[in-house]
Amino acid sequence: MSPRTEKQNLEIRKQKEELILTTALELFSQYGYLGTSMQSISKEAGISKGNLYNYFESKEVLLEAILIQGLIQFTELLDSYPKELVSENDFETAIRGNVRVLKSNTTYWKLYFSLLTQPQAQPLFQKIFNPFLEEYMTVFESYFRNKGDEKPQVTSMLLGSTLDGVFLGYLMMGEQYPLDDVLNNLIEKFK
Amino acid sequence: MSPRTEKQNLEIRKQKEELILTTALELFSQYGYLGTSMQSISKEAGISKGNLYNYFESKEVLLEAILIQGLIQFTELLDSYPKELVSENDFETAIRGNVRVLKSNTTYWKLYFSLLTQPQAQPLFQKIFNPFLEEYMTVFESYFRNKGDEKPQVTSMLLGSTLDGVFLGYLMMGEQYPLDDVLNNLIEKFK
Amino acid sequence: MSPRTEKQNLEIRKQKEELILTTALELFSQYGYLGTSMQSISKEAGISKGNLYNYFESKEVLLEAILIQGLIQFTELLDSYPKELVSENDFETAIRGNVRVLKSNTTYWKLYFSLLTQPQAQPLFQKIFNPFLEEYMTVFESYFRNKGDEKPQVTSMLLGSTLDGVFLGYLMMGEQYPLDDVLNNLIEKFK
Amino acid sequence: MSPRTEKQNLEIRKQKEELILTTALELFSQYGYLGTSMQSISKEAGISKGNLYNYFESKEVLLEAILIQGLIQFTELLDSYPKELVSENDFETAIRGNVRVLKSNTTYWKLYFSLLTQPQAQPLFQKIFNPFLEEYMTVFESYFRNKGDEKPQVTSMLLGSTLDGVFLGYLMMGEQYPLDDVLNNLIEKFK
DNA sequence: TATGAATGAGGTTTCATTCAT
DNA sequence: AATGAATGAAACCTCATTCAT
Repeated sequence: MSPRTEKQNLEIRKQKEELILTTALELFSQYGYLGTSMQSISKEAGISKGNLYNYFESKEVLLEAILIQGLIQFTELLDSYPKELVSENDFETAIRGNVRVLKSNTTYWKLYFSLLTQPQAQPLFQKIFNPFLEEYMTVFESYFRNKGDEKPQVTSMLLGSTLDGVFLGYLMMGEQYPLDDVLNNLIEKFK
Repeated sequence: MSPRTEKQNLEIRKQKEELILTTALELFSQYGYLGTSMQSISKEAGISKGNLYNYFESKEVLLEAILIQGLIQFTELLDSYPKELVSENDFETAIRGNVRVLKSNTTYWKLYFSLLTQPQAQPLFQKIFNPFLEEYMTVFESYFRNKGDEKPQVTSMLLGSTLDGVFLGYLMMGEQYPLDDVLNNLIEKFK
Repeated sequence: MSPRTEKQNLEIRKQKEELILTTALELFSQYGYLGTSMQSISKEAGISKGNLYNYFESKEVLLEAILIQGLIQFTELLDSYPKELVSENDFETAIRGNVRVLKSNTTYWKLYFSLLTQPQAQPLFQKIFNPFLEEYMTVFESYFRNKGDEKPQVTSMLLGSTLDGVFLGYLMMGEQYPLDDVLNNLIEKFK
Repeated sequence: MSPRTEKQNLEIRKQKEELILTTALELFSQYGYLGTSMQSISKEAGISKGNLYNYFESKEVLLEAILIQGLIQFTELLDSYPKELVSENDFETAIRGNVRVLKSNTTYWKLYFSLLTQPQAQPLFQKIFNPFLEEYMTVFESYFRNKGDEKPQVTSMLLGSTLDGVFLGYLMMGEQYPLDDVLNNLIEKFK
């Protein structure tokens, strides 16, 4: 009898959407995309299976929404760093900034790595991450070129891979991984 | 009919087992563990579903067998390298040897990385890879210590992570990845 | 605010009801009763799902309302033709009148034929169409009896079936169906 | 331990397939394609849902198999009639033959008519029935042309539609429908 | 050892209908 | 009268595994 106002509905939608995204990220991250059922997401989020589909029309779309939302947070943080690295200090700041981003949402990056190696997810990656990663690499490439590196592209690729490896290790091992020490070493080697 | 001798039977059994392992590795590597059905393995291997279970009592056991077999090949190859690295040359040889091993069975290492990030597979990893990886790290740790590195454990961890990242990149991108150049750069930085 | 008068409310209600009926007829006709969701009707009509149920308490009731409304239009048109056919001219006029009715609402008659063969819909048909069809047949039966036909009931049944078949063909094939030629031939044979 | 022989397996497959086809035809015919669940088919046939899919990979494929199998029976019967109708006797024999075919499998033809009006089924019809129906019409067209009919195509279309209507009436009303009398009348009018 | 028919739980998704932070 | 979030049963289909007229 008392219909909800439009504002109330928007509020509900926003909160539930957020709840679903968070819950699904958690579960996808923990059990993998295929290892997580829509059932389990709905149960964990405390909503019905049917309602889940009122928010995301398929499991795949839900995954995509999670990835995009996380990337938005990521790019927002990265945008606060300078686009050009001129000093070793800039370089160090950029690297440490990246790590801070990673640490701020380890669940998300676990999901990222768990999808990275699954061919079915490749189209998603092409669409969502590649454009971003290329820009990201370019900044470092310029840095190395300015430093007189003869193969700046190769160095930036090595740096990217190294960061991947370090992040992966940290995500897998948690606080057992000596992240700070390793980072210092990394910065020393690349700066 | 001429009954097969026991030896022949064993031979047949070994070949079938090998066939199943190879086929399953291929499919697990391509579609992921959960994304591959026992049905598809049996079809691809030209073996009946029932018979598959005569060789491996469950999907999980099959996976474990694959991982172990691959690791055996790996250790055999690694054992041919010296246990102690004394010169920069030794170091370079070891790294390049590792890469050769990786390149000799990219399918296997794709599977490795696709499982690495899945918690359900953690027990398997603990059981199968950890003992080996620790030994592997120790060799490099000694090398760095001998070179006067103050934190040889950290450096070897960074090296390990870097190799992980490089391998991951190479496995994902294939020949697009400038593996040789990147490796040269890596060796230069760590040796 | 100026409250709506009761009359205005009734007017609005009537219009919405009409809108729903038209939309649902269109969709049922195009996708079948089971192939059409209440969701799709509400969306297509630009009405909320909840409100749909304020007008029709269930999908089945909605269908029934559609069928009845169409039949009312039908009978209104038919009532404008004479109840007794005395000449061949009357006969021809009656047939052509029928066709005109059909052509005036092909969507409705498509739905009619799509329900005709579904047993679940039989009760509806018994209730809604049978009384009408019987009267409809009687008129032709009298015509044939007056012409001296020994089995006027049989002839009128054949005529009814023939019209069914012709209509069905026309509804399925659209303008590809040579309706006019076929009708001429039909009239020639039966008159 | 005692594996079934290949022959036994073939036998099982053939029987089960037949059982499924028969059961599904019955249910599709009675409740419509959309109104019948795979669950209900499996239950009615006394087999598990999973096994159903060992025989037919989808509901749609099952439907197609049913339609094709019925059509094969149909064409076999029709092939026993002459391809060219020269006398009124031939014509009558052909018509009555058709009716016999229809009566031999009313369940099938009920399904036929229930699908005829559903747009989703149109591709199936195009594929399965159209080629056959066209040939079927041609035979009658020739007959009418030979008789001196100026518009043999129109007449054969009217005949086709009339048969459709008569069959539909018979299928809906069952033995209440005076099929024999109607047929006599039909033959009288068209021969 | 080898086959493939069979099972049943569980996966994703749809849908008529109800109800109100 | 009007909204759309919410429910839960049921739809189609897949899959690891078992078993044998």
